Amino acid sequence: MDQEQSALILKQLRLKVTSQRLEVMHCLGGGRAYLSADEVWNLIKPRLGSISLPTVYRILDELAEAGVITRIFRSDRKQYYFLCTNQEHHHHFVCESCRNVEDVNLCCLEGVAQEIARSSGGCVTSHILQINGLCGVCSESGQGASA
Amino acid sequence: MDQEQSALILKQLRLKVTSQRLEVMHCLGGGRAYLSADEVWNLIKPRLGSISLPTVYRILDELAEAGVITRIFRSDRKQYYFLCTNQEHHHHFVCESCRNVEDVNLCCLEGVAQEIARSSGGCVTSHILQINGLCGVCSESGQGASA
DNA sequence: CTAGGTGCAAACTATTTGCAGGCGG
DNA sequence: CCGCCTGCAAATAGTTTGCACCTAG
Repeated sequence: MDQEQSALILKQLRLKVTSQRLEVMHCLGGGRAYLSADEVWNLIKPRLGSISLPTVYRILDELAEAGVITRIFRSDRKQYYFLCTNQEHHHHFVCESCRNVEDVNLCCLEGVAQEIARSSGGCVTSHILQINGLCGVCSESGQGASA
Repeated sequence: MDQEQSALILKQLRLKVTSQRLEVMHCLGGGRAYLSADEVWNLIKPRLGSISLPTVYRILDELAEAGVITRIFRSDRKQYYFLCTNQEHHHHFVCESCRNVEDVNLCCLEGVAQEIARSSGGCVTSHILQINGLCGVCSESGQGASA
């Protein structure tokens, strides 16, 4: 994600375009990997001279709230984030070894929602679907999950 | 879940049958709702005279590790647990209002796993699927999410 | 110029750990 | 009676907040 694209997104959200926000977006947009707040912080520090950790948290929160970035769930108590520009409804295949994220365009949740409505009268408001495993490269090189 | 059933499970796991463990299992087995560690703690205290919070955490960890109970993900940073005796592969519909959990027997992840293997050569090791919404009772009474 | 953004330091909260004594098997 | 289990208290770690200064628009 380049600076102009990032700046545009920030303007649409009525947020000021600051170097800190641009760097956070650059960081997450750079690859497909997901990162924790302190990892983002460590990546940005050398590039920006300095940035405070609370600022990183605030920016990640804003962007996640706005739907620009996505939170990833892991069993440790930390929160991870990554940027996904695919606006279609889809899900993610997360590599446990190299942390890369691939889009998965299949989603069968419409059927599930209908089934829930039919059997109990409930309504579905959201769902979490995250698929974990090893990506092609990592499974070929025989890696176990390392992170 | 009654005491004998709980005791049996504990013995299978080679854990000593203590009143604390039985109470934690009783607590989670009582309904279909999920609970946080401190909620379990507060439920047990009056029944057992006293129990320490670290003990509750230790027991919940053991049971989750052993697969006896399931962790639930929420946007707050707390961990929630509930006991599910359904051993078939299935998922859960979690009511955001009353916290009840219903089993969902549909799962389309085999297709997704095949798609991933085909398109990128990756392999799927696990997945998280949790469906959030309002159950029949809560959606009729017009509640929003409250917890 | 001025409101929103940032940095700093300190608070907060969920969870974990070390250790001494207790109790199940 | 032995070793696992528990309680207590304190530590840990991720995240949040209050406040004063700064900077984008």
